[in-house]
Formats: sequence, structure tokens, C-alpha cells
Amino acid sequence: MATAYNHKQIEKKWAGYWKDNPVNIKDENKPKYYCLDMFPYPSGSGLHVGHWRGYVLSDVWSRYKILKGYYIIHPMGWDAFGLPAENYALQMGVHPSIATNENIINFKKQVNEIAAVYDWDMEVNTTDPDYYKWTQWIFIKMFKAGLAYEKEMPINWCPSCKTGLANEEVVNSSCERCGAEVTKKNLKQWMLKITQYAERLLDDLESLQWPEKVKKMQAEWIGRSYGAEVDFKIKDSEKSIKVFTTRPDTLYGATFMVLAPEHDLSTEIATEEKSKEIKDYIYKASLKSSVDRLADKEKTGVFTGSYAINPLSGDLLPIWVSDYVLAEYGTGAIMCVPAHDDRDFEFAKKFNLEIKQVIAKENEEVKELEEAYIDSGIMINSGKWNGLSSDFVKNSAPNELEEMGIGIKTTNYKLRDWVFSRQRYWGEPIPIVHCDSCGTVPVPENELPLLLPEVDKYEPTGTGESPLAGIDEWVNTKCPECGKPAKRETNTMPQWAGSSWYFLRYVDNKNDNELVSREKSDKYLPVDMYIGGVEHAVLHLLYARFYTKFLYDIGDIGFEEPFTNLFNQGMIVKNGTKMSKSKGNVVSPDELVKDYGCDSLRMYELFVGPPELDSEWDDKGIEGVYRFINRFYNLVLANKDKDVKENKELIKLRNKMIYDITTRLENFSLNTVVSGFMEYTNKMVDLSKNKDGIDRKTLEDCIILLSPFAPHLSEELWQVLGNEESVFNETWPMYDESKMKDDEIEIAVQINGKTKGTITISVDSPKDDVLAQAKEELGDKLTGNIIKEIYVAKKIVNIVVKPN
RNA sequence: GCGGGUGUGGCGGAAUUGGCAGACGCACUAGACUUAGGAUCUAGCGCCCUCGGGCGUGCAGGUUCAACUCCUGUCACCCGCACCA
Repeated sequence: MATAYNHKQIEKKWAGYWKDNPVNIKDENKPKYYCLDMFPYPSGSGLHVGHWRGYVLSDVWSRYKILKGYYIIHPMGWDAFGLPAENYALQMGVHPSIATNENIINFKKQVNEIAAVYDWDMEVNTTDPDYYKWTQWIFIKMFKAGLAYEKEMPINWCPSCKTGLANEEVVNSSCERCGAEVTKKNLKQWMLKITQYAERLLDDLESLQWPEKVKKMQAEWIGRSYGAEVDFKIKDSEKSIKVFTTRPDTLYGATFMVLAPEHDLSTEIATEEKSKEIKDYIYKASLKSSVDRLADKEKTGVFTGSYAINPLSGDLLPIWVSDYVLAEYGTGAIMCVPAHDDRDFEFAKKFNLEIKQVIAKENEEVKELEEAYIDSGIMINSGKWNGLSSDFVKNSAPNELEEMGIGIKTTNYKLRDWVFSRQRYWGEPIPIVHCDSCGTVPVPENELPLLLPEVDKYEPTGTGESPLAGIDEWVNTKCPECGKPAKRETNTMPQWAGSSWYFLRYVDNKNDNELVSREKSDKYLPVDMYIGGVEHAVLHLLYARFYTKFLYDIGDIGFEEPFTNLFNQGMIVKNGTKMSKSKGNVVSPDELVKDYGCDSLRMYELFVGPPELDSEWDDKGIEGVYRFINRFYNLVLANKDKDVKENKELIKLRNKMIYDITTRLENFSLNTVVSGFMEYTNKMVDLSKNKDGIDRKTLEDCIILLSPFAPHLSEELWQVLGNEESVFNETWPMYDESKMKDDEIEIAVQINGKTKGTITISVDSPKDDVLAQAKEELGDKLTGNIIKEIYVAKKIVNIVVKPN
């Protein structure tokens, strides 16, 4: 008679037990393993089953590593600065810190429902002054290293959030957070010179065990290209135009030049009669948002009236201004080779400019081009390069140009410096004082943290100043250097500032003197496994790598890459779309935990699909794992007193089970681990009913295997079997491959590749015996002339026949 | 346009990497036990066909004794980047 598994009572019992007797995850004698979740923003709406997925994944992995004998670092914390708390504060009139702290309490309560082995002693909160002291400290270090600088420039501006944004925060010309269309605004901004790390950020990707997709995304974002900078003299002028090109081999084919509207020379070189037209064009371009610029399929442009001289051919090249050239990439000016570039071709066609082919397809007659020829080929119309392969010239040209004194070999990156100021309230104040005499002065390190002041109005001003600018008693201060009256910087830092280094702080979160002691960071870092969604591929993950490299460079830590392994879990979707409050398709874990228990939900989160892919949530699906848990519980109860002696069959089953579960787990194939448990349980239930039963060792090993997945159930059954200590003091079972082997196996028998039956053979049967047995099995079905008889050992028999 | 991913029953998915396609689960059908069943158990469950059989992994080809798996072409959907010179 089956006993119902009372999940409510049993899970409560073990939650209480762990409270008094926490799972021992720290043992200094063991090697460390740092398993990290991307820490959440503690939102007011709480957790849904999508959040659970990643946290269950990391907890299963951590618990597995505990059983494998590691010292586990598995912390959790709060990325709590940011707009939602501030917007909530605006609506409700409460200080963001109050809402934030309430949310943290609620979020923590919900996170604890997962029953993960988080070490709450390590907890961090980015809005805690003891934490953001160090966020500010890093900024000052960067400032002193020349990596933080102020610059007035047109930056991405979100009119809805009323703040500037980094390039990484602009997705499809819209604000990453709110979706509003991003405009440009000229503002004096704090910038971080992430470009100085472009090369290392790109090259070091190779060493990381990360999903290829993420590495590619970062590589593309950093966007390195090799080429040359070439000087073009302007006719009748002292000036010259510098361009960047990746195709120096096409230099002879340059027939015109284009400047970005924002280029310094655009107005300067316009001839008198063209001046007005150029100014109009530049003005119009300045009004266009980046969306409009992209939306314009037709290229536009205006001739300046001036000419440049092709340094190789001596040709006169008309200089145009057009917004298809980006001011911020390369030099903001290009040489145009319409014969070998799609965009230049389109422009040349539209404005009837010369098209000069300089690369010909091998073994083909040169005809008038109907489209740009962008492939490589043989050089023509290119002076001394004629007859050479264009690929060769492409590589050799930069050096040649350098020798001739008309250019230099260059590497260009798409990565831009990081716009670091935000014009909002709820963030870390940038610890800088502006002094008329001394200039920009950092707040002395011993005065950190520079506390975020109380303010009456959190409302963003929209003027490019933060709400802090309105607090005179805070803004007006003394210069730390000369003591004269000075003003504080009023911008705050982006949310990414606190999240770029939090993984370091966990291991030494109470240290007042250092961000993290070198002793502890050497011992516990870097992070071995980082689990989270893919949405941070070029945001948080890039910034965190940059911070880590910087802290390495100033000798604060001893490693350059923060996250050795990265795993991106897929989203949980409902009705094909991501769960969100606004879509109204959020599934709350609360009811499910109540009805089926924490263990069932944990296992269903894994069973729902391959962890790296998005998975559709099925409300009924959890029934399956719930039934499994009951079945397994009853299996152990039914066998616990039987005192079954282990036999060959049971030993084989046990070893195979350990092998299957372990290899699938190691491969992160968690959905098949769960189905594996179901399969083996079904087998054991069969054996239990139809044969003597299951021996104790097999039951125990199975419980240990199951413990990372269903910790409450496992502890309970471990105790049911008479064990006194927690199952998490055990070690992960080992398998013995020699004991997994079958003596007899069933193989398929095919005729012409179609299965016609099966035979059971002993594994070492010689080929002839197997074939004979196969033919016997086939009997009448085997007709025609046998052409070939195939036996692949232990796999299959296939007999090839030709009909008579 | 460039880069990446996915395509298998009514549904989620599995397949030891070239060797019996559909494990495991959901849903469904029939039966058993029950006062009851949204509990549990037992059986069935890709499609077509009368048994025997035939057809089936987005589509079309190819390689092979054998293809979800390898190759060529093609379609659809999803994600990222996108006038980067």
C-alpha cells in the first residue's frame, strides 16, 4: 500500500533542521569551488518560476560539488541601485532606500523557498555605503590612472529615463531599460577609458570556457579591424584628410571622399558657393536621430566644392559630406572606392561619380561593373601593384604606405569609451570635487564613502543635471586640495558600477580596509562557474572583465579574468513569450511549492527542457516529477527492512545508474538527469515487485545521487534508512565500469537496413554464431541473394540481399 | 546584409555521436480498486493499412550495408549585430 509523501511536513522538518545544522559547505582542507549566480535586482514584484531556473541550476551544481569534496562559495546579494526603486519612490513618495530594503526582505524570503545552500554571511548590497565606498574607491583609482575623464560630447540620451546611456545600453536605437527611442544630447560626461583595454578584452576571450555565442558577441562588440590610416592632401590647401581603411589594396580605385557631417573639415573646406548648402545639410543631419539615419535607404550628400589628391594615383577626388559616414568610427572620413564597396558604389551611382575598377576577378574579362566587386582578385589600374593578388597587396600595403610617408598601419576598434555619468538620484555619487583653482579633484580616499544625500525631489531634472544638483548644502564644499570653496560632481554612477566587481566582495564583505584582501581573493577567486541569462553578454560581462583587468593592473588582485566558466540558462516562456508582469503570463512558484513541494518544483525546473534553451512552461508538467517523488519515496520505504543481498544484477544497475547520472550531470544535461532518475526508479520498482527487492547500498547511492536535486526528500530517506548525519556529509558515489558490462545484449537484425527482428546474444559471441542466429531469427523473411553480411560487434546485424 | 541558434508524435523532449527513432514526462483512451476520484495501479498511445506490410526526424538531393546524426542545396522561425569604411 502506497504511503503518500507528505511534502509539507517533511520539507518543513528539514528546513528547520538546516537552520540549526546548516549544510557544511566550508572546509578549509578542501579545494575551493566558486559557483555564482548573477545577483538580482530585488524588484517589488518578486520571483517567478523563470528566476527559479537559474538559481536551482546553480544550487544543484553547488550541492554536487559539495558531495564531490569541494569547499563551496555560493553567495547571493542585491544589485539594488537603479531606476525601478527610484521610479517607485517617485510614485509613492517614499525614499528609494526604504522600498529597496523592503524588496530585499521579500526577495530574500522568496529566494529561501528554493532551499539553496546560499551562505548569507557573504551577502552584499550595492546600495550599502560600506559597499559603495569601494565602488567609489575604484572610480578614484581609475581617475588617478587616467582612465576616468570628463568630456563634453553628444551622447545617447533617453528622454524617458532622462539620463545619458552607454553605447551598450542602446539596443536597436532604443533604451535597453525602457524601450524609448534614444536621442543625442551634448553633455559633459564622465567617461571610462574601456577602449584602452580593447585589445586585452578581445584577446583574452579565447582563454574562457564560455558559450561561443557570448564570446562572439563580445568580439563583435569590441570589433577589431586591421588596416591603414592614409593622408589625402587637399588641393590648394595646407590641410589633409586622414582616413581609415581596411582595404588599402583599393587605394588606386579611390575616386572621391566623404566626410561625416560632424567632421571638423566639413564646413572649413566648403567653397564659398557651397558653404550654405553644406551648413544646411549638416544642420539637418544633426536633427536626425540615429533611427532616422538608418531608416533612410537612399543615401544623401553634398559636394563641398573642394578636391583631395589621391596620394598614389594623383587623381583629383571630389570631397563630399554625407551622413552615411559615422563621425565616431575611424577618423570620421573615408576614401571611397565605388568599384569595390557596396555603399560607395550606391553613392557614386546616385551622384554620378567615377567608378574605377582596380581589382579584377581572375580569368575574367573586365566589364563595366553592375555592382561593387568586393572579393579579392588581381590588381589592375594600380601602377606598380598591377598583376599582384589583392590579398597580398592588402597585407603589404600598410607597410609600403608607411615607408612612403603617406600613411600608417593601424588597428581600429568599434568599442567606444564608456559613458559613466547618470543624471539620476538612486546611484553612487561620483566622488569628485570641481575646484576653480585645482580643477577636478577626487574626494580623498579616507573620506569615502561619499554618502548619497537625502533629497526632497528625486525627480530627474531632464536638463542633464542630476537631482543632486539641487542640494546646495551638499554641492557646495571645500576643495580637498586647496580648501577653497568648490562644488561637488552631482552625477551618479550607472547601475553597472556596483555589479562590475561584486563577486570580489562576497569573499571579504566585512573588510573595512580593503575592497578585498589579497589573501582571500587569491584563495577563493576567480569564479569557477557563473550562471545567468544571456542578456548581459555585452553589458555586465564586459564591464566586469574590464574592472577585473584594471584591479589586476593596480595589483589589487592576482587574476585577469573574473569568470572561468559561464553558463547561460534559457528563459522560461509561457505561451511563447518571456514571463513578465505586463504580459500577465507570470507563473508564481508560491502555489506550486505549496501544492507539490520545493523538491518537485526544483526537479521540474530542470525537467522542463535543456537548461541552455528557452523552455515553455507547462502547468501540468510538474505532476510527473511529483509522482516520481512519491514513487521513489515508497520504493525506499518498501525496501528498507527487506535486507536484500546485492547480486550481479543489482550491482550492474547501481553502477550504470551512477554512471548515467554523473555523466549527464557533468554535461549539464539536467533534464535527462531527471528522466534518468525516473527510468531507474521505474526499473527498481519493477525489481521490487517482481523480485526480492533492492539492496541497501543501491538505495543509499541513489539517495545521494538525488540529494542535489531533491534535498528534503533525500535527507528524509537518508534518515529513514537509519543514518544519523546529513546526506550532504556523504561523498558522491563512484562507478566501476567493469561492473556495468552486460553478458548478454539484445541487438537488431536488419535486411537492407530495415529492422526485421532482434536477437539476444552473448557479448563475446563470434561473428559466425551471431550471423547464424540472426538468419534463424529472420527465417522466411530472408529471400533473394545474399550480397553482404554485416555484423558490427555488439551493435547490429545487417544482411544485404538482392531480390531474385 | 553579417554572425549564432532551432526545426523529431497532440505537447515538452530523448537518442551512448553513423547502428532498433520517439527514452522520460504531460495530455489522451480503456480497464482495475473505490461511496467518490482531479488519488493509486494495469494496459494502450507516430501516421496509413485488414493480418503480413508500408511510410515517417522542416523540404530536395547525395555519401553509406546503415543517416535525426555526415555532405550539398533550400525553406521557416528565434536571438544578436548592423552604412564600422
